[in-house]
Amino acid sequence: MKKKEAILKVATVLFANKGFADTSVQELSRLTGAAEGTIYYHYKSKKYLLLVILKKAREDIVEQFEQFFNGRSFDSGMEMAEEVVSFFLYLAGFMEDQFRLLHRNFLYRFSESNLEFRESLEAIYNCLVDSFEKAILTGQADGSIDSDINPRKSALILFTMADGLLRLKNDNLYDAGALFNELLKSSRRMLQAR
Amino acid sequence: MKKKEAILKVATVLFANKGFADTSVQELSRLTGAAEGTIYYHYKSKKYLLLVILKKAREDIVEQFEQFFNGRSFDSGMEMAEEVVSFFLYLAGFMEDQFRLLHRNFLYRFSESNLEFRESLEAIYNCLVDSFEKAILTGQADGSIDSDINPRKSALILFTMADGLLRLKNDNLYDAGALFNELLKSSRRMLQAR
DNA sequence: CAGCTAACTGAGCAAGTGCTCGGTTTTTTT
DNA sequence: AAAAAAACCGAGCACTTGCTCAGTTAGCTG
Repeated sequence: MKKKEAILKVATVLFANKGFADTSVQELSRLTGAAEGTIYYHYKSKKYLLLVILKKAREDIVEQFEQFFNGRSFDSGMEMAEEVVSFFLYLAGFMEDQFRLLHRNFLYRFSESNLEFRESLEAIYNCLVDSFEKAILTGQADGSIDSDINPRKSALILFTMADGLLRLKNDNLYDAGALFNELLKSSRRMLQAR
Repeated sequence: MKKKEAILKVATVLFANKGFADTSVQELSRLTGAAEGTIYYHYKSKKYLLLVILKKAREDIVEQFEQFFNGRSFDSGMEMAEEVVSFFLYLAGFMEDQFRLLHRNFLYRFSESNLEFRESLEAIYNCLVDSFEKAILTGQADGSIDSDINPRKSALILFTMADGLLRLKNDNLYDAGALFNELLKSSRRMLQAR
């Protein structure tokens, strides 16, 4: 079972950082020490290997967020929202390759014609946006977040703000760390009850 | 000069929608009616063709924003900020393929080793973020936007919000139109003087 | 008209691709 | 120890790729 895991790990890194088309099975073989035949013994095709990786990412991300909500309590919905933003960014560093993979275009092209890709992607996005929404709803209930905003839509916008930061960093356009405080501040201003 | 243009146009669509590696020169030849040799007569390599496309996108986008600022006047910086957001999203629809191209990962990989790619990309991002920043600075001068926020950093966040909306749409994850009003509302809340 | 250049052609090449398959090694079961 | 099953191997196949080049066509100038 050693090589099967190694293939999955190395493929995650390569797909996330080099892309799908630009990663050859030959290279995968070289870097894992497993023969090409071995790769196809464990994973019926290159695309299926990607699918397994995506499903693993889904499991891991969902699990991490479950643990986050179970192991922490919050003074207010607003604080919860800030913590969710922070945790999202922390997780993106902790599971760097898996999050970077989610930014690759080929996933969305595959998901147009393949239901399993689509489902896994949607599950991940729902998990993320749901987390932001949960915080907003909590805040609206306790009065720390403006009741006049739409929870789902604002959650989506909050998500794109945090995810956009990641992209700036991953694309080498801007150092995300320098924007972290400004992001929290903006989120607060955006949600604040008044 | 007819084929040279056709090649550029079709390649823009294909690179933007199928990706670089997944677009073959053979396909480009078929769709343009130009022989493969002709493509290489006008553009020395596939990668160079992409570079020409990127430079064209840069010119077009910069020009469009110049026209926008020259042809319009604003009652306040806050209104200007809202108009910039709107114009950005309008332009992304008007120049759909060129904007979609900017979301493709391969550009950022190329820009790591190729200065010309890097420069063009930076010029485009600077143009976009500068536009947001200009509005914020105007608003801080006339009192419609809070003077307590950092103009450049807030411009970056504003940009990621708008750009994130585009991505949700392009990746078929969410209908951007449904979020447009919420985006404007969030921007206002974020910038508002109080 | 000839002469010249720019635009265009497509067969062909070397290199690389995802994947198969007959066979060997390792591990597990009896 | 023998048998069965699981893991692993890598040469080889059919196919695609970006790109070249010797040659043809079209457009312009004198």
